[in-house]
Amino acid sequence: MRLLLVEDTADLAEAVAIRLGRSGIACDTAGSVAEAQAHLAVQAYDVILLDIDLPDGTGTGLLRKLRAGGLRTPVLMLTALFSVDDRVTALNLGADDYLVKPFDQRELEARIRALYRREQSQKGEEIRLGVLALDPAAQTVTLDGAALQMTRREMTLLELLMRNPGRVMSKERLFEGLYSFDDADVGLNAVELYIARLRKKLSGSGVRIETQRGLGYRLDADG
Amino acid sequence: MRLLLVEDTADLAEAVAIRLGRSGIACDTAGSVAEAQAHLAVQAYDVILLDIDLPDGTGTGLLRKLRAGGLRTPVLMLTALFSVDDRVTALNLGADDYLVKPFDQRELEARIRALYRREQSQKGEEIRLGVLALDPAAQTVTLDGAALQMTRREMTLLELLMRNPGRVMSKERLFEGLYSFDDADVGLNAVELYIARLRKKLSGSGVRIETQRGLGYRLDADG
DNA sequence: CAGCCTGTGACAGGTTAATGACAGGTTCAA
DNA sequence: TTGAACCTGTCATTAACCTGTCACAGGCTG
Repeated sequence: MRLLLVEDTADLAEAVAIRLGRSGIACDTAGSVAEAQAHLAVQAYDVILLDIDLPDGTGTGLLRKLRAGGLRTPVLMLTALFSVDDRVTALNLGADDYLVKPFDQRELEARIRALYRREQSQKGEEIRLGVLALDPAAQTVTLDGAALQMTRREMTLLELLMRNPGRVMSKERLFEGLYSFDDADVGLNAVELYIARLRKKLSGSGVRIETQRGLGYRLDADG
Repeated sequence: MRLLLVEDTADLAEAVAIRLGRSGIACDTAGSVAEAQAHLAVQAYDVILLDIDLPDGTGTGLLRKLRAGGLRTPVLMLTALFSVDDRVTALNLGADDYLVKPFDQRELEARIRALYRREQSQKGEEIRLGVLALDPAAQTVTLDGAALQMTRREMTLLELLMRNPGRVMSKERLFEGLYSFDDADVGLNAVELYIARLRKKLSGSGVRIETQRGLGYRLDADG
């Protein structure tokens, strides 16, 4: 899951990001409306955490703009003071949930997962390609019924590829799906590495990852 | 199993929660419709116990809303006075069962387990995996006929795993089934601990718990 | 043929999980 | 009420292994 945290209190933002990161949620942070928009222009997110008080505007203002622009990503509002009016406004503008500071980290995480679950539950279950099947809910990959052992990163990469079979995925695109901005120091070579590891595990599966030199990779079924 | 108890009589709620907790059912309580909705927005439950008389509305009203919203979780209605009309209304609204106060705690628990079992669509009482069998009603585990001694938490964890054999269950997911909000201070490490204890008891049983580093745990039968 | 892109083995570092020891709490019986 | 047995969860230590970098080989492109 990839999440954008818009919050100008650096301490709080960092604490939340670390905590969520530990739970396997890739978390990018923005300290202002402008920064948030910059991130949103470049990166797709599964959930957005939005503080109301921001140095260069309000979270509600940003939310209105985003919804007006057709963005449907679930938004969870955060704020120190939440009057009934604020709350009604926020929900009317298209916020999906809200949380009053100070909040319990565990509750925050639970709500994030609830939003994510709701979003994901609309998506289908198993992804198949030939005899290869990936079940995102069960986090399992089977090859003709036999289980394949995958690590977290391998699973994420394979899911990305299987959701776009036959289509060329650029190395940068795959990288974005695998890493958050905090992992900015990770080299693009890491993608190549995981492609290699996946190929090894998929060898003889009737599914192969083709290299499109200079363009990216494409997942194909034999035949 | 994770359960939501919606009941405004604090004494009763606490008594039931403690009793159920002792049986390995993680029980959150809500004293009002609003509180119940807050919990439901955040946490998935296996069963809901719903009192009819609540300070800010009625249980039937809440039930109607929940069903209208597409929630299919089994609901057991509780009430002091249950006229035939109430009963018919409740069942028509999508309640799965009802119980008239004062009720026997054992009967309550039996009905909860019945609803849960039905939800899990387990035909027989028993869940089997290889030579390992778990009887949720009797709360017993047998290995090739020989009884295995399990503690409350071990039993709950094993049941969670046995109901999802071959699926990777994240540590967080297991934690949710094992602990209620009241146990918020318990560390995730506790799950690891019980996995270790289960493994010890299951050694040589032909059933093993595989670790998927970074993803969770998976119960598998040898072979 | 030169230059760049990609593949891959090996390795170091860091994170995650396993586990033994321990303390507090609960249960149960006397 | 006391004590014993046992269940629970924390902590700290150790082990496992996932991750990503590096380096170099090989191949594609122009």
